[in-house]
Amino acid sequence: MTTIQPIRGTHDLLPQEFRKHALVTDVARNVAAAYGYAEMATPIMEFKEIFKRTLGDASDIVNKEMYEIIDRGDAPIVLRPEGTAGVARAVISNGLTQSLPLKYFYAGPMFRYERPQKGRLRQLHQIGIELFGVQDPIGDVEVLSIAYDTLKELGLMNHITLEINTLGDEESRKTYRRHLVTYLKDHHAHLSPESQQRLERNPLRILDTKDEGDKKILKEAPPLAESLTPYSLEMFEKVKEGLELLGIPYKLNPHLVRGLDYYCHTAFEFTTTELGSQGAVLAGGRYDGLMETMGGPSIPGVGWAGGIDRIAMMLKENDLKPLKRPLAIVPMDESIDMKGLVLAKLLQKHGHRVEMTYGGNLSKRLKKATKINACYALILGEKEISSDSVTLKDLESGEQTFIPQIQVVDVLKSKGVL
RNA sequence: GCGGGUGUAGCUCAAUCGGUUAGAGCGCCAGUUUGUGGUACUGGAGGUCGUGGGUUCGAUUCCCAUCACUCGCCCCA
Repeated sequence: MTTIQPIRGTHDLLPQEFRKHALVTDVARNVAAAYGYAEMATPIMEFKEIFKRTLGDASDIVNKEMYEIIDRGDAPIVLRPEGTAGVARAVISNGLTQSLPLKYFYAGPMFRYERPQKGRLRQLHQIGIELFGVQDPIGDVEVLSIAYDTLKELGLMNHITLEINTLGDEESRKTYRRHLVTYLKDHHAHLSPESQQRLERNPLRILDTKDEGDKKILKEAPPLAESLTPYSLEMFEKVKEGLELLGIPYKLNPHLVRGLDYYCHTAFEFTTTELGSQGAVLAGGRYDGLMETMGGPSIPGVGWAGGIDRIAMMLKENDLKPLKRPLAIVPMDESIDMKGLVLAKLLQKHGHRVEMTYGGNLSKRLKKATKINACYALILGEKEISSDSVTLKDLESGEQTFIPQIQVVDVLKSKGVL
C-alpha cells in the first residue's frame, strides 16, 4: 500500500485502541494506589551496563535483543527492555533505601529487538509494581493480590489462570541444578537440539520446553521440590496459604521457571490461551539478588510486570464505558462561528463535552452533529442571534425549543445533561 | 536469528487457468433538502493489485528479491 510505514514492530495507538490501554493502566494504577504503591517513572534510556549486569550473559538478551542508541558519550546507552532494573537503579541513585519498604507502580513503553508477532512488539507497553525490602512471603502475596485485583476488575480472570512455582533459594537451586543435569545427561541424545544447548547454558529452562520428546523425558526427572531447603519450602507454603486466605485461585506449575539468576523463590505467570503462543499476560516473582547485583545494598524485592498491549487485546469493545454524548454547537453560517465558540466555552466550563461543527449549511452541520453522537444540537442562526437566543434540538426525538441564551445552562441542567 | 502462510480502495473481501476500462459491501463526498440530522433514493471520488527486478508480444496473475503483517521455533527481562 503506502510506502510510508511505522518502524517494524511498532504500532500507532489510535483513539479506540488507546482507550483500552488507558483503561488497563488506570485500573492497575488505582488498585496499586489502594495498596499504597506510588507511581513513579524512570527514563526510557539507561546505560547498557544497568541491564548487562542484571541480565548477565546467559542469554541472547544483552547481545541481540536490546536497542542500542548511538550518542556522543562513551558509555553505551540502550532503550529500556523492561522496567524493574530502571526502578532498582532509581532506588539506588536516589538513596531511597533508608526507609523500607518501598512500594512503586509504573507504566510506560519498553523496547525489545525481537521478531514481531501478535502480542509481541518491538515497542511494547507495560504496567508493573515493585516491592523492595520485604523478605517475608507476605510481600509475594500482596504483590500477587494487586495483580489479581487488577485483572479481576478488568473482567478478565475468567480467561486467565494464575500459575505459580518456587525456585527456592540459591542453595536449593544449586542442588537441584546438579540433580537435573545429572539426570538429563543420561538422556542427552534424546533431547531436542534446543534443550541440548540449554543443558550447557541454562539447564533449568529445559523444564519450560515446548518439545514433546523433552516433556516425556522430564516426566521421570527429579522434581525441584525434593531439592528445596526447609526454609524455601516454608516460604512457598506461606505464599500458597496467603493466596488461599485471600481467595485467589492458582495452579501449581512445577515447570514454571525464570531465565535469570537473580530470581528466587516465588515465580508466577498469569496466562491465557486466547493470545496464541504469547500466553503470558502478566508475570513476575521474587528477585532478592537483584539489588546487590546492581551494586546496591542487599535488599529483597518482589514484583511483576504486565503487558498492556496483550491485556488490552483481551478487552472487548463493550468493556469500555460508552463515551458521554457531547453537545454540538451548530452555527448556521461561518459568520456566526465565533459566537458559537463563545457559547461552547460557557458550557465546557460545566465540564461537559461540547463540540463545534464546522463548515457547510445547517443540514451539513446537523449531519456532523449526528455523526459525533451528540445528544443535543444548539443551533445559532440569524433569528437566534438577533434575540440572544438559541434553538435547542433534541437529536434523539427531533423536538426543538427556542430559548434565551441566558437560560441555556438551566434548561440543560433540568434535562440532566449538565 | 530460523521455518511456514498472507499482502487487491480508508475497512472487510471478490475477480483474472497470463489478455482490452480490476469489482462489491461498508465508509467518505455531493445532490434530492439555500433554517433541520438519523432512514431512503441518485450520483461521485478513491487502486502504478505491498515494493523492486525478471520471464513474456503482454504480469495484479508466473519466478526471484525485498518490506510489512501473521503462525510456530529460538529467546523471554
